[in-house]
Amino acid sequence: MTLDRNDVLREAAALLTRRATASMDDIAKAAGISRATLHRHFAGRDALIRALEELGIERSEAALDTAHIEEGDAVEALRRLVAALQPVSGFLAFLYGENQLFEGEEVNAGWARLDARLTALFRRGQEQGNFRVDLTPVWLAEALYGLMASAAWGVYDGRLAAKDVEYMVLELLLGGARRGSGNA
Amino acid sequence: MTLDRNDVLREAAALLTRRATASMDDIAKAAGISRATLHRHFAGRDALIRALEELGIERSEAALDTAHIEEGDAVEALRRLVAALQPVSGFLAFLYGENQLFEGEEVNAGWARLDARLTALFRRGQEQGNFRVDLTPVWLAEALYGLMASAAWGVYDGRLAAKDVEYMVLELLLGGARRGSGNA
Amino acid sequence: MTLDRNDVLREAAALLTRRATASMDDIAKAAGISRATLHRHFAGRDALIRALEELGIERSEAALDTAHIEEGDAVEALRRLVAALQPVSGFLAFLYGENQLFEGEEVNAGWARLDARLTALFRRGQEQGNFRVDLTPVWLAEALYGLMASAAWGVYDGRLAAKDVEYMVLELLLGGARRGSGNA
Amino acid sequence: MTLDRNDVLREAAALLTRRATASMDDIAKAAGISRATLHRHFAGRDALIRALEELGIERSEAALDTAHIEEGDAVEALRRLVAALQPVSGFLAFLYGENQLFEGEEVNAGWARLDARLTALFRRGQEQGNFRVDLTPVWLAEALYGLMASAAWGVYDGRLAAKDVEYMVLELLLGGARRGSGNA
DNA sequence: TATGAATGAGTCTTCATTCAT
DNA sequence: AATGAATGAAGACTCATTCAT
Repeated sequence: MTLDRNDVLREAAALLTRRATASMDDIAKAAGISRATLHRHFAGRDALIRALEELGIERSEAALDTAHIEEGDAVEALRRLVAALQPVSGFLAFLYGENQLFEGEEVNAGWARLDARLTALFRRGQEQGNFRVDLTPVWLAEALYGLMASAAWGVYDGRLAAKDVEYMVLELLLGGARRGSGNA
Repeated sequence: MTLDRNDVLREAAALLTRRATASMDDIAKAAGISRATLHRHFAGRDALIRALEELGIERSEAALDTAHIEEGDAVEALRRLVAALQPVSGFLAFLYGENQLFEGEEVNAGWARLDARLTALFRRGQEQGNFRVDLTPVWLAEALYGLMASAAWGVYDGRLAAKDVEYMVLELLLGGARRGSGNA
Repeated sequence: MTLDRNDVLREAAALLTRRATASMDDIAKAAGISRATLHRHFAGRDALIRALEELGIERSEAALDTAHIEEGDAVEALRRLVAALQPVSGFLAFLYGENQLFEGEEVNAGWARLDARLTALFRRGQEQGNFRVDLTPVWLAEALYGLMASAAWGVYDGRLAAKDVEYMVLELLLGGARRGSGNA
Repeated sequence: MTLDRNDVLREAAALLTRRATASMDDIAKAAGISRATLHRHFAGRDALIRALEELGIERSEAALDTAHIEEGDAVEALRRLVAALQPVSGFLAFLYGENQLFEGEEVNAGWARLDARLTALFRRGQEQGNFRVDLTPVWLAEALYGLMASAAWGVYDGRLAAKDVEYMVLELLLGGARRGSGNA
């Protein structure tokens, strides 16, 4: 059984999300191949990281597309979005951890694109009168990432069932923890 | 002016939160001391990380104590808690991002203690009829960490003002994003 | 031409025997490989020293076997032994000088085995009436090591010819320096 | 209780004889003082080693003087010498270990002086007809060092009683291990 | 294509030494 | 005089990468 590029990336994301200092050797072992073979797949560590970012961005944008977040009621769009993002949450957690910027670094263009679309979704919701206006769209987008990442980590660590992620994230994000604010 | 152990830890946390791969040299420079002196304070990189975890846990527990989270109305207790945790949010972000958990009994016991108290808070809120019962206490505790960390990162990156953290986290956590679910 | 583990060990022994404080870099250079490769062969300095001990013990035991020290006249056995040990004397000198003994069971067991066989040889000689009984077998074994090491150092430093080692050690050990006590 | 320079040197010799790579910290601890104080006694590591050599040479030369090795029957002189050297055997073992020269290094002048006097003693014994001529004076001197060092190590390690050293070294050196070659 | 072996570059750690107290 | 604190220099070790097979 030969692993292809994307299989390797998935393993790498899973490992790097949990341990940012993992070595190429660790990654190779996690993927079940030798270090040298890992280097045949990716020119170097930087290239691997960049490929991870690209794949993560690509999958995430695909999820936004699938969910048609620019269309219809913003609340319904958010529902569709969380559902579509859930299978990508591993990559999303990696991207979110990666994108804590060090002073002077530039924001990844793809990430900025994602950010813009998400922020726009929440802004649209506010304009439609469906989302509170005292919580900024930027913060809501940040919170969406944070909750998706939290959920992904919770699943990794066995504190949360994968099947519950969608409901838990969406309900908390939309309605909060207080009684009477939920779906019901 | 001589930096003591905790001053060094504060600098280390600030740096490592933003860049998990920072070298011992980077950390020493950030703290304004030599690498050798850093090694005099902490036996090695692992020991430094361990000390960071311990200090973070200590500060977090102190915040839970200050907020008297075991007393009174759970919603009010949560308000006090978020306020008390906010100054510690830098440490929290580091600890939460640092998924490479050490095996040390003391540290794990500390995490478990924090977790138990937070989970108990949300459970109490459910029993008091103030918190939704369809979102598990474990998930709510996880979400609290995640949102605090997201907020801390947002502040580091300049996407969020420090003075807004408390309100943003608390309101989202309690009431969610949907209109009509908030404080008002 | 690729050096294998034992080639590296031989070079390391030759160097460390003469200069116990030689660095890993010195040893690597002496063996004609890079430091990194040296570390691939041996997990660290301790592991290298340990391997040296193990090889030295192995070679020494092989010499005792070759010399059949448990058989026949003890004096003749000692003659055969010194002859068989001479090619190993470089290792012996290193091992004997390296007083920082490691705790490893295997190594200690090896030393104890060597010691027991040598001591038994001298005891047998005493019982056969060929060796003096006022010099203890333990001391005679110790002296044999010491004289072999002295001879090896003398050869390294050019004070003694390699071809004379066997005769010098054996004659001194058997007959001492006083006239009339020798072979003749 | 304050240790003076020579007390420190004695501890240093005992430690360095057994472990050539001992650090200044190890030495300071063995002497029961702080590193900084050790540096007050000796300008640096090299100075410490040189002081050790000097003290060892001085004590050894004093022993040769006390034993009047240049006078009378060589066998009797050797007896007196071994007796006089025994209390210094710790230093002698250190010197012997230290003086395994690396290619290109110069022989310590004091050591050369010792060597010359010892070699002369054995040569005189040969000329007097008391020592065998088939064992070179250089080798006999080397063997004397080696046996003294062996005995010192044996005492350190508890394999040999200090009170037996003189007899064991002298009898082996003079008469060898073979029956009928000894004193009796 | 896949991999064990090799290594230059860089990080981690320790050492000998100095200095302020 | 003695020592805890600090550090530049040096040694030990690891990493990402290359290459021969």
